[in-house]
Amino acid sequence: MARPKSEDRRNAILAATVEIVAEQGLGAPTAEIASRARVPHGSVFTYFETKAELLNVLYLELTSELTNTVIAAMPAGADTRAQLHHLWVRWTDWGASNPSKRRVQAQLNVSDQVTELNRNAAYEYADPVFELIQRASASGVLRDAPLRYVAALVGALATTTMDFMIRNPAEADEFRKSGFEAVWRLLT
Amino acid sequence: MARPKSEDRRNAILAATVEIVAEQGLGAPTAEIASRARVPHGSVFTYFETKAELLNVLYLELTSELTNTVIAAMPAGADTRAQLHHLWVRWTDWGASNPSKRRVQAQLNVSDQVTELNRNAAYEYADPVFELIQRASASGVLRDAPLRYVAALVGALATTTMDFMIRNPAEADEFRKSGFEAVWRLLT
Amino acid sequence: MARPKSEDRRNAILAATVEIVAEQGLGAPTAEIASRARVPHGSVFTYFETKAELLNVLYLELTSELTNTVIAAMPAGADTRAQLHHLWVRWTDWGASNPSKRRVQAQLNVSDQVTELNRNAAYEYADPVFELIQRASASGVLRDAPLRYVAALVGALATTTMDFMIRNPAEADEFRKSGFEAVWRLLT
Amino acid sequence: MARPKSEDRRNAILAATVEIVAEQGLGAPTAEIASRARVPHGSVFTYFETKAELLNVLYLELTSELTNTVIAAMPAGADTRAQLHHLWVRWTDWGASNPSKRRVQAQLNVSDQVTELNRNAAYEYADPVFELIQRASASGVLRDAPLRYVAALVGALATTTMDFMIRNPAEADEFRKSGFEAVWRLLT
DNA sequence: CATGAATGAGCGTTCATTCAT
DNA sequence: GATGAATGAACGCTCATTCAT
Repeated sequence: MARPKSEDRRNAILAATVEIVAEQGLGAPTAEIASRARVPHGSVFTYFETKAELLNVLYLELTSELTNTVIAAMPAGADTRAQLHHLWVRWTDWGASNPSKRRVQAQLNVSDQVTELNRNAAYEYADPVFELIQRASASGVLRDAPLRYVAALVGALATTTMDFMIRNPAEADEFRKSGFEAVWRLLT
Repeated sequence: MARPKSEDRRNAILAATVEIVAEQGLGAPTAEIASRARVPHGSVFTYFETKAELLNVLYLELTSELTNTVIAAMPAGADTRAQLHHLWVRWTDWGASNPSKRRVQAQLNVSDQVTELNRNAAYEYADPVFELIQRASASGVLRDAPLRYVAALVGALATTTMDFMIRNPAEADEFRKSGFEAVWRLLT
Repeated sequence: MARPKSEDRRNAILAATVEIVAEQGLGAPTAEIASRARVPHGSVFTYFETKAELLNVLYLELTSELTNTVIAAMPAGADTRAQLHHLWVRWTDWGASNPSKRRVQAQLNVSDQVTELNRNAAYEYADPVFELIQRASASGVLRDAPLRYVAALVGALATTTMDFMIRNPAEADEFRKSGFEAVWRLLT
Repeated sequence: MARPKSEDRRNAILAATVEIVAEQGLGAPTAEIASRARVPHGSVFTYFETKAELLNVLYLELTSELTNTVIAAMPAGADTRAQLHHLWVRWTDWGASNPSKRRVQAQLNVSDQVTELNRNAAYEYADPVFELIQRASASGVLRDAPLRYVAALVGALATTTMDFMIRNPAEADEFRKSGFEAVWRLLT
């Protein structure tokens, strides 16, 4: 192979996209993304066929990063509450400490540029999270509701909490804590 | 009269904006909005100074319509649970029966075109809703959390529920019902 | 109507297209066409939806202009030879005195940007020319060949002749004359 | 050896160019040509300095192939009519059985990418053809017209005939035959 | 020489906004 | 005020050519 595609360049483009889209929304010009990534404009399109594809890859990257973060170091033997707490802390902290990624994720979640296919892929990848939520809600008020719905509710609480943590860093701990009480109560 | 312009045209533009933005996102061209409203392109700008203003007005219109809907016919003497149930049913039904408006609202909520000023105005207008939520949560797990946060959590559950109702019309009733159990549990 | 579209502007764009395409080929940038027409780039697209449409309109304009020219002042009562001579002189002179148009026509004739629909429309418009050619060839070698073919042969001789007239202005008369002898012989 | 590069690759590129240009016109991307030729994009430029050169080489290749075809197996002792008939059949058959090559040739003939130098070279290479045409027309209507012009007229009839043969394969024989009658008549 | 990523000027087209009618 | 043409900066994407590997 001549010059192999550089993983670094690819990542630089993705990272720049996060920054620029967080600042300017999904309408942000690819040229600006390129310049933030210190890469010629054309290179964006050697790594991603279209802007839409770039956004889709970013969506996948962001969701899988979040899923990985949330599951990493999960205390295997612990009880469900401890595990859910782990999940919650990791989840909200990821958002709180990555406000740009969080903003971008919020935009992508309502964008029709992200394909249904990729949304499903993200769901599947998040399977372990679903499994934990199922365990936690197995005997609660929502025991009969579809798991996807229950998980979506938990997700909604998580993103809401993150957003408050981001906007009020001084009280981040309290929000994280209150949030967990709320989720736990909701599920059980 | 302060506004010699036609109220009808203005409304036609707003209604068309809902449709077009629901279909194409916030990047939808004003020309297309005009044509959907059966109004000349230029008129959009005699009723709204800029596209951003149009979007802001729409944001306000949508949020106030929702607040009005949710409060209308509120059973004055009923107990808190009954009132919250009323709120919940109206809220989720509004979304379920106005999927375009719901979609647009979701877009506007993450758009930086909507000014902080207008977001606050919407909050203030929703005050009666806040008051009810406060009452409902007064002795629950979230009793010490900031009201805005609690309300945001409730809002997050509501929009999540709507979206499931929209996507699964056959099970809309179940989602509405499960959702209410969840909110009630979360608050109390 | 607000400001009506200006026929002048439209014609300026078409005329500029002839010049620029004659100089640079069909790949000529629309921006350059606009600037030659002393019109903003965007205006090209208020008069023609796409570059392809501009080219198609030009094709039609050129072919119909040629047909009109060729038929104008046709001596109605004259014999077939005189009429064909009239046709031939007009035809080749049109090309010889409009070398840019001739060049552009040559490009458009082999371009797949021109739709089959428009090619057929041009044929139909040229019907009177066909009729004359038919009369001329009615008892010649090609009496049994399809008229379209015969006409195409005549057209091929005409364009070839024009091109020699353009490239050798000093001998233009001779080429026109020899050409006519050739066509007459070919048809009769 | 003067050319250590692979003759095969070179030919593959030329053949691919014929196909792709026939399909997409002269604006066809070199990258696509390369991929059709199953050759890396860069190789196109090790075999041909620029796209323009590739096109010029192709022009020469096509014209010389045609000249060779037309002259091959020419019945040396036969009379002029028989020889011209041989020429005509070979010529039109070449086009009819190589529609892509014919299409590309048509494009190249009107393209300003092909240099005047190469056009002249093609003419010179076609000298034997000219010689035959001269003989055939020596005592006809065009006896005093410049040979180049006469030959161009014959060429125009040939390409027109080919195009009809290509578009109407069922009547190809008739067109070839009528065409010959026409040329013969025109020349003599 | 082979390969294919890198490059950036350039393209056709869009669009919010202005303004002549 | 109503209308829709005018405007030109901006956009996503392409592509011939170069050159690191």
